[in-house]
Amino acid sequence: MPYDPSAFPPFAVTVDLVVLTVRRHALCALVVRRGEPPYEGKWALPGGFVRADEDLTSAAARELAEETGLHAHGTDSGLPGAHLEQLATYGDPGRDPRMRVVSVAHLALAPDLPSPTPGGDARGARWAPVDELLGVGDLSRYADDGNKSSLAFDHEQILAAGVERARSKIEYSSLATAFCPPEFTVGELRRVYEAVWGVVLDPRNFHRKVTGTPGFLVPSGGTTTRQGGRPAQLFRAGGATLLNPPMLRPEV
Amino acid sequence: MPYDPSAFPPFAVTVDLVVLTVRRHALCALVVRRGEPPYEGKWALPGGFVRADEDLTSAAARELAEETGLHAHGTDSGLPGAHLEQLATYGDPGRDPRMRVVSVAHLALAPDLPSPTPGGDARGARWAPVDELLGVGDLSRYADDGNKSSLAFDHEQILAAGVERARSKIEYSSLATAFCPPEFTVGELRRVYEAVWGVVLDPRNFHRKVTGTPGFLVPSGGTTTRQGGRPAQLFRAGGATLLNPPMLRPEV
DNA sequence: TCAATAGTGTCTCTCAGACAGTATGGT
DNA sequence: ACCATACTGTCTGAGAGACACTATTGA
Repeated sequence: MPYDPSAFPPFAVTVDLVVLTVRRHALCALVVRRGEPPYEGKWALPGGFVRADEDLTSAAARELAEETGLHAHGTDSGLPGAHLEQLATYGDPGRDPRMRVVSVAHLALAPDLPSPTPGGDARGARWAPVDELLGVGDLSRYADDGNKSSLAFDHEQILAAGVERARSKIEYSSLATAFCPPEFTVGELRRVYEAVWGVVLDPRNFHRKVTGTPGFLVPSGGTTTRQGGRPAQLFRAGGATLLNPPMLRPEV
Repeated sequence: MPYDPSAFPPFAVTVDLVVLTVRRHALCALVVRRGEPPYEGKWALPGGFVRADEDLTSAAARELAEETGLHAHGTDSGLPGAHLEQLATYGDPGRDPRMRVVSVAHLALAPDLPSPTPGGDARGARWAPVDELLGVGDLSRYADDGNKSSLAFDHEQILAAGVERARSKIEYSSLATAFCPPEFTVGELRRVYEAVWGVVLDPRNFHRKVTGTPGFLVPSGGTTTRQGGRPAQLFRAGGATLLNPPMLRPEV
């Protein structure tokens, strides 16, 4: 088959975002309420069209900034940053009933934001616990329209992929620090791991592990007592991106 | 921004394939020679347009079958199978000088084929060692056209991503068996790891490790002497997909 | 004083790497 | 005989899990 650029089928290309954060000991994702059909009134992942002159990463970063006010790391600005990476691409015919849409899903990891959803447009937006969105152990959420999902389109599948990526990636990389503010304690970092994995970790072994892994954490000098109890040392993320040896997720 | 399906910019969507195999102790990728501009005469990854009624995985499986005669696992047929998974999506404006093309790259892992490139169309196709294509340690491959790559478009970047995915994935999954024929020996599996990672492994520790990992290998009963020396037991791939504990890549 | 969290030390078991030694085929 | 490869066993050191113990704050 010759490569004939004039005879291609028409596609729309969008980016969808799985934006994760840790709020009140739970892993949460950003969802927006749809204001028009199809799936009007349902919750969906934020996203939008890729513009004609824009690469995929830029489109995802732009959508992230529009929805949350966060800027992707690498985007130079004094604003709060988030980790952003490409996740996977979804392009089944019929995933959007209106036309053929190929969506390049991205994963963003953000620290807990002071205000729930600053910026963003007028649509309703909220942080929802992923366990709720993915219906963990919930068999009574079958809607009337036959869509068993609590999210529009194939967004539940995309969210599940993003959550699984985050869960596995904090094992062998220092990405868990992307959920933390610039300065954080070992205990706060442990609570991130516990929320993302849904487990409880031994504080003493965890402390030995993360402080002993070279390049993971660097002490910033200060201490804090915001958790109560003995004041804890404050750390920043170190330069290491890949952890060796990795953090081990229990009960595998 | 309202979601207006009638106002989308025009995109073409293609699939590109990183097809890897192990031949004569080297990790090799399938490349085809371009018969038309741009990059006429250069080597490129196989690929093609996604059809209007076809999902992305089907398009990749179709291209794989057209180019190699291999069928993706899951595609029911008596034909030789290969592992196929989505890799990443490349959509920079200008990556194709003719128009805006978004390419969903896929990774395929195949056993060494008896005939170099059965099936496929009339264009030249070959298995090339990835070290050669990626120009490891080669600074003299700067072409006249300013493209420092030995491959067309951004295919060197895509190939590098595919190779890195394969290298890391055989650590924690049983995917290395996708490079082997249905029955294989521990020594043949070890040579796969050595070729993909570019290292030498201790045969005794490797044997202990793979035979001790539950679900990785199941003995098929037979033995073979095709490598010379004492006859070796033949194995098939076991049911396990995730290896626990993982194989460890030396010199990390 | 007690409760809560931070941080250190110690023991044990698993497992990876190094490598000796035995088994069994081909030439 | 000799070589090549397959396979088994043993030692050692690194590190994870379990958990006792001490340190330092606020209520």
